[in-house]
Amino acid sequence: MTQTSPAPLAADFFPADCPVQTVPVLGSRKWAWKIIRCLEEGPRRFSELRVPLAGITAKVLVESLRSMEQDGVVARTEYAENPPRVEYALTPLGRTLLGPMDAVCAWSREHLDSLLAARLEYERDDR
Amino acid sequence: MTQTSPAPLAADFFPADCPVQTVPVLGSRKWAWKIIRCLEEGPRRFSELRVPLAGITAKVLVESLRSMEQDGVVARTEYAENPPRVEYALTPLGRTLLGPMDAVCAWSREHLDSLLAARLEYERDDR
DNA sequence: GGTGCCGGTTACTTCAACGGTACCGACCTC
DNA sequence: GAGGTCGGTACCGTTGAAGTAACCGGCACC
Repeated sequence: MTQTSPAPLAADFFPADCPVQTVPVLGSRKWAWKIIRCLEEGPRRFSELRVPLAGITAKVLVESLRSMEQDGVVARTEYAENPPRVEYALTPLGRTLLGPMDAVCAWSREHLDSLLAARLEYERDDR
Repeated sequence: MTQTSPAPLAADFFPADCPVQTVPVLGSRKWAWKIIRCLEEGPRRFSELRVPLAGITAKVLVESLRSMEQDGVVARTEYAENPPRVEYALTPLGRTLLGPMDAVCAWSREHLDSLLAARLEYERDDR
């Protein structure tokens, strides 16, 4: 019962369905956030997406788009024209991601310097 | 110049120092968010953290804490007592992460169902 | 009929995070 | 001196995202 210690943490501190548990889409997919940004203004074609996503390979872009499609944040529309045209767009669900994304981006804009500085200092001190 | 297409995306759409570029800490570290939540109310000891983070091994917890320490979001304090005591706490920088984290958690709470439903539907349709 | 574009696919490799097990050093108690 | 607690480290294996490179079918243009 010291005043410095908060209440102890229980083993079930995180419920089984805790949202932070499965933070989906966002984590693990390196390109997902950028892709969402690229689709923010409207549908884009496959090769159109490759321009701003400099360095991405077709394979990784396809994989990322497929998994985002699977998660329901991106919709794929195929047009039987020629040359073949395929458009990717944000779904309504995908659009709801823009809010949290902005929050994280704002954080990053604001604090990235501190973070990088901390890394440098850590190297100096403890290496 | 069709009305369906937004302006084209330039190759330098993402500036080199784009915050989304290096979304640090948050991405890639599976346990980071949970650890931050555990430290929200105050400093915690190493073994105290292992309770709510059910299933984490000492090794992974150490790795995660080290990398978060390196990023300046967590501070490690060693007390020369016995048995040895080590406390981990959020730094002021670490605390600024709680805002964006809440935004993402709120999104997850609100839309996780839709996302999981989308996954099921994707399996049904395209498999 | 050869070339190129579009939107991919396939196979192979690399790499970092995660996971499992074992063990360690200091200090304590029995 | 045997065993326990605390906060780790060392070694090794697995997994999944990402990168590299080659190729493909359909159509248009020359």
